[in-house]
Amino acid sequence: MTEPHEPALDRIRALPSWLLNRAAGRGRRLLGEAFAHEGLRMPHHAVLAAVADIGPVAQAALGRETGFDPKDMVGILNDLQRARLVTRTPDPDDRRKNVIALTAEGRSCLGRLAQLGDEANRALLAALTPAEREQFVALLARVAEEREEGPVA
Amino acid sequence: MTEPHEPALDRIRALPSWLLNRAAGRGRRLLGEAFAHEGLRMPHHAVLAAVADIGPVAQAALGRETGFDPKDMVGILNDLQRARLVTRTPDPDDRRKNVIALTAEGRSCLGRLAQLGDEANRALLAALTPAEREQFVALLARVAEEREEGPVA
DNA sequence: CAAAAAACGTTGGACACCCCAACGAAGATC
DNA sequence: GATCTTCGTTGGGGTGTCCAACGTTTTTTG
Repeated sequence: MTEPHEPALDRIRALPSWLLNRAAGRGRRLLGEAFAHEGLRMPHHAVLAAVADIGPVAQAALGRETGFDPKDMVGILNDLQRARLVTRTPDPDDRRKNVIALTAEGRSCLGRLAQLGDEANRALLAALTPAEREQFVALLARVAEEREEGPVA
Repeated sequence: MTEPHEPALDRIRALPSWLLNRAAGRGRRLLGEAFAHEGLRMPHHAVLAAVADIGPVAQAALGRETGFDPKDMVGILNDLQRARLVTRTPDPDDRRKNVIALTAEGRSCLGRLAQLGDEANRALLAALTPAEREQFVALLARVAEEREEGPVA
């Protein structure tokens, strides 16, 4: 016995946390390359999609919807505004707010981003069969949901 | 037709790349909290394990084994050395190299880290049944392997 | 054997994503 | 009218990943 518990690194490499980091990094790289054409990145895609979904909105609501920090939202919207994909105008009804609205270019860009994102995700899961992909995504979604502490009582 | 392609954000949130990012972030947080007791982080665990696996080794070989950048390896080893978990001595046979060796404290710490890591990973996959966990990890491992470009010829 | 090439550890810097604290301006509440 | 909250903004921190360059030492090569 006392079998050499040697492969400590292999054990780590088989850990879900390690694999998730690797896979996520791969996904980030693929998405990044795909979006590079538009000069945008993942957060831009999400925010642009959110603006498309919930019409003209204030930044704070946008942040609540997407989960981005207000600080980061500023930068993201600066980029989107500079690229003429959204407009940012003061809200006359509430002078604290900025009304973020999608432009025509923004809508078409969003379409391209969606397609690019889909392609990148197809490449990301290229190693799996369609059935496996479905299974994987379903399980992954449950892992990603962070419902802290379930039954405490 | 022209069915309201409204839920653009929901589509993004269902993307594997998005879910992977979320799940990986959750894993990083759990691992980070678990390892905080030892004052270490994920990379330290990996490098410590690699040193345990392939005996006294040079930093470069360690970097090749673990996939860490040489620049980052310096910092990681600085931390491990400061914590007396490894020793870093000049190699007499090759004065370019540093020989990294595990200390007794390093070995016991590695054992604790392994246990903490396992616990955190258990929490990470708490939402899945044992059978699902196995399936998930198997699929995830295939997604994480980044074998660029398969059959080109 | 001398010159060129490669590997070693180190430093400096960059990027992506995530999170927190504080501030002035403006609105809501009492 | 004073308090409290929300809004956008600025400043900062932290983790993980990656690249470029340098001086030193070893290896390869002409």
